[in-house]
Amino acid sequence: MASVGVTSTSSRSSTIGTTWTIAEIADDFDITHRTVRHYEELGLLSPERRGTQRVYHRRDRTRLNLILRGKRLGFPLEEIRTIIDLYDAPRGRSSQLEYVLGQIDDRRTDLEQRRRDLDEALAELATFEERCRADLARLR
Amino acid sequence: MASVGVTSTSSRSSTIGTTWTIAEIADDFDITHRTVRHYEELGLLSPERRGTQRVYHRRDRTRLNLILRGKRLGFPLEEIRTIIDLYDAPRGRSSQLEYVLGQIDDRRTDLEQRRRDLDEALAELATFEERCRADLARLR
DNA sequence: CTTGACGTTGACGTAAACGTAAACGATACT
DNA sequence: AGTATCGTTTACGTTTACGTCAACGTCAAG
Repeated sequence: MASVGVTSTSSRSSTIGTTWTIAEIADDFDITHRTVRHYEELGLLSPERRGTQRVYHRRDRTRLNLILRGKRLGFPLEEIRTIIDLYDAPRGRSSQLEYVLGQIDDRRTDLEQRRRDLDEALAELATFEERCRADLARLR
Repeated sequence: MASVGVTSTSSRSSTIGTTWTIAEIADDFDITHRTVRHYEELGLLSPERRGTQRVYHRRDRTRLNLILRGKRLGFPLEEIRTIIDLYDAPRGRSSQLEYVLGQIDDRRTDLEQRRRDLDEALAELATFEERCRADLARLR
C-alpha cells in the first residue's frame, strides 16, 4: 500500500496549507531522505521544524526542483546554493540589485558556454550517426 | 622563457609527424600532468610509448578535447570513456553498427534533456533579470 | 661528472556527494 | 504495555577526480 501522508492529503481550509514530511519529499523527488538532509546540511534547504521533526512547504519543493535541475546540468551543490540564494536574496537597495544583476550576467555567460558545448556535441553526434547509417547501407 | 618543445616545433618531412610531450599537452590544455595521467589510468587516453616516455599524437589531442567538453557538460569520466570508445569502436559488421546507432540515440536523448534544462534555466534567469531591472527602475 | 630539467611509477591525501549502519525518541496500533 | 513505523542525530565508509609528495631514471649543458 502506498502510504498516503496525512499532511499532503489534508485539504486545509486556506491556501497556505499543504506540507510534507521528509519521507514524502524523498518519495516525490525520487531521492533518499539522506540526500534531502545532506542538502539541508549544505544550506540548500531549511525546512520548518515542528518540535524535532522537519516540515516541508511548497517553497522547499521549488528549491528542490532548482537543486535537481542544477545537478542534471552538472553544477556542484555549493554553486547551486549560491544560485538559489541569489534568487531570494534581499534586493532592497540599488547596490544590492546592481550586484545581483552582475551575478545574473555571470550565470548566463556560463550557461551559454554550456549550450555551445552541448550543441557541438549534438552536431557531432548527428554527423557520426550519418556516417554509421551510410556504412550500414553500404553493407548490404 | 617559454620552453618550446622540440617535438612540437620540428616540422617533419611528412604529414604524419607532429607529436607532443606530456608537459606540452598539459600546458596546451591548461591542465596538470597528473590530470593527463589520471585520464590515462581510466583508459581515456593511451599515448604511444617511446621507451618509458609518453608520446602524444593528434589523436590524443582530439580525445582530450572530447574529454574536457564532456567535463564542462558535467559528465563523469567513466561515462565520457564509454562515449569516446563509442566514437572509435569497430563498426565492421552490421550488428555492431546497429548497437552503435542505439547508443547514439541514448546519448542524444540525454543531451536533449540537458538542453531543455538549460533553456529553462536561461529563461528563468531572463525573467528574473527583468524583475530586478524593474525593481531598480522603481527605486529612483 | 654533476647538476638541473623533465620524465616515470607508486602511494597516500582530500573534497564532494552521498551510503550505511547504530542508537535512540515519538506516535500509533493492537 | 508491547511493538511497529516513522523520525532524529552521530559518525564512519565509499566513490570520483584529482593534488601532493617521495623516490628514482635520463639526458643535455656547464
